[in-house]
Amino acid sequence: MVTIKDVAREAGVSVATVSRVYNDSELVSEHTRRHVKEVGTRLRYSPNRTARSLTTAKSNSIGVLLPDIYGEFFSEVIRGIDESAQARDYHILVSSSHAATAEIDVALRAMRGRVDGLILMWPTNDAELVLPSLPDGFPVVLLNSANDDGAFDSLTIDNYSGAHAMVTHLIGLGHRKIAMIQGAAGNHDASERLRGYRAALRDAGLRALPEWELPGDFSESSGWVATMALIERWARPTAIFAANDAMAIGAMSALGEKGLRVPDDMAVAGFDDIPMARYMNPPLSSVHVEIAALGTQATQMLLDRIEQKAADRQHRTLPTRLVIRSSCGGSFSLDEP
Amino acid sequence: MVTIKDVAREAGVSVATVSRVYNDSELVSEHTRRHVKEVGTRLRYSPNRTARSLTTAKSNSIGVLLPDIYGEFFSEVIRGIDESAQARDYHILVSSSHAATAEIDVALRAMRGRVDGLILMWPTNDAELVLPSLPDGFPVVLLNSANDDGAFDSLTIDNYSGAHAMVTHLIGLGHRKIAMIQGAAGNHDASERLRGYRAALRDAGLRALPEWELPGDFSESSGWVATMALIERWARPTAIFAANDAMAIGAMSALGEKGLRVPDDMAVAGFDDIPMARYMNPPLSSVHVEIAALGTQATQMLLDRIEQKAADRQHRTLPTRLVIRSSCGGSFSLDEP
DNA sequence: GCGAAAAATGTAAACGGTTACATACGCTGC
DNA sequence: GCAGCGTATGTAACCGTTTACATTTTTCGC
Repeated sequence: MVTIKDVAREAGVSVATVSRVYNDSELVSEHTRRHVKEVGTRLRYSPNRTARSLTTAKSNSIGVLLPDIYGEFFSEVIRGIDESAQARDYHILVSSSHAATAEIDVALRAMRGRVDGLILMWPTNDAELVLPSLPDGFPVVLLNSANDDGAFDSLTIDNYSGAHAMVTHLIGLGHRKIAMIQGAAGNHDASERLRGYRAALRDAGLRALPEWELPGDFSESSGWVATMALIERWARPTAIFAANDAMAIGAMSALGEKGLRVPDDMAVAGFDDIPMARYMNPPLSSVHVEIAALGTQATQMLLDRIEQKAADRQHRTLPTRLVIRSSCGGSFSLDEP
Repeated sequence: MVTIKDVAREAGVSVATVSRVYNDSELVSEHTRRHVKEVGTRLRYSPNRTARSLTTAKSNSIGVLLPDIYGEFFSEVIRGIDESAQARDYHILVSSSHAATAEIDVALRAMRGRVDGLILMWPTNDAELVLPSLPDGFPVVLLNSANDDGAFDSLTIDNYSGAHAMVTHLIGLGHRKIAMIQGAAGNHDASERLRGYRAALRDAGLRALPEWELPGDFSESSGWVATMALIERWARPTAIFAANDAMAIGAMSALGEKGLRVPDDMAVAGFDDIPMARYMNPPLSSVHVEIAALGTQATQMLLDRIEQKAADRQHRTLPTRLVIRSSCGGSFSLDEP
């Protein structure tokens, strides 16, 4: 491995000069700069980032801790993070923790001294439990997490309004019996979406029935299972609102297997609007979320804090937008936003 | 930031002893070990990984360079990588390069001294162009890449056989006019799958017609576009084989829009068998690939090489398996493997 | 109770950079 | 010709660890 010393010796200058050249300092003459660069490339020198990090106390990388890396949603989020991190010359250290509090602590320690900040997606409601193990004032952005005491910067989706709007849309189409397939238990997004669903029913003068709130966990299979259970019943709903698209797709699959047509026999709507939603058969109505923006904005917030550009705690909420396709019928209803 | 010196001072021992405690060296008495640990946790000490890396010349992390982070496929690969990296106490530094040779070089340099090895997914055919800029003998595993001279460890999917088997299956169902939607131009997987398609036709005594090899780029939309173009023609095929599932889904969507039924009016098959494939309507036949295994195996190979356990260059090929669902009709044909 | 071997601990030199401070080297102006 | 200054370069301390080697302490056989 060729080091700064090798370059210095070969170029006949001191290590300080070489360092200056590679840090674009103005304190070095044009002549020397060119010479050093030339020697550097000839020797295939590239500064060791680890050593640099040690003295500058900056790693130029950020940690990304996700509950699980799975499906289109996460891949879009990471994509957004990577994109804006790269633009500001940061790297991302990705780790998924399988949702165990002990595991996240291990991951956190392992990142110690290797990252300048952390994007933490911790959708269950016990985030505060683990975060105290961080050094005071360590830059953290909470993504899609419950953040009751507001101790960290945070970014969330406007789950409540999105769910409310979609259910209201279904009601506007004439549906009175609307079931919901819930997201994972204890998940913040899931509970907010459920809250929006209930509120929309109430606001329309309808009653939210516990037996129409089916358990799910955001996976296709849980949507399938919930739907199968639902259509066995004596009193079927006329519409299903799934807490995410994957479950909605699972639901449509189950309906198809049972010979029920969407949207004629049953309307279906999802949440997230993953890229694939519009290619479903029929195309899936969904609550659109700028998933990649979730990543880019979280990164912006984090880097702003790392670089001291941010003053106060920030709590941002990403708006949603209804995307009505044919899976819920009546695409030309007037009450969409 | 509390350092090893603080702990040493507070515990009344030397830094060497503290270091030994935190490295599980046997050279320290049980009594001292407990005492140091106790002081360490009280002070919330955690060794600085950067400093450690500098002396040991090991970062315990691997770089993952992907052409683009997009869709379920990549998310599964990363998931596999992360899983087995974590199991062996490594971290992953992820970076996507938007397929420009200049960019990959930047990314490579930025990882210099920060990673112990590299998993490189570089499906276009110019991998060799950029790799020379790596230090000699640097551990690299090429994933799904053309690797003509075998200069690196590599892992690929058995694209050729998979495509061959699927097309042969379609022929076995009676199809004689089978179109293919190709993957991205210059992509290694894409060209291998095309090769398998052509060979299967030839082996069955059919002719491969250039006008039935449609351009695509692995995206849903390109599948949609290709299919729309296809069904405008006077002579329609009876089956479409898409080079990946995303395009197959796009194709089914286009067929649905035009009122054509799958598989009755047109059989459709894909490649990759992403988790969502079985939830399509109708469920999508596909060539199953253990996508996560691609990640885990690549990681194993890389770590084995990093830790010197591997001797010779390895070139592995991951087998595929047909998964016949209803999108191509006749699910009980006898000629599946 | 002694000496040697074994075990535990300490000292200090790396690792590869950055950077405050010191120094050398022109210049300019008088 | 020299004080004074700005610019370019060098010297060496430092970042937080690890680890070879030196030193101290303990153990144990006799």
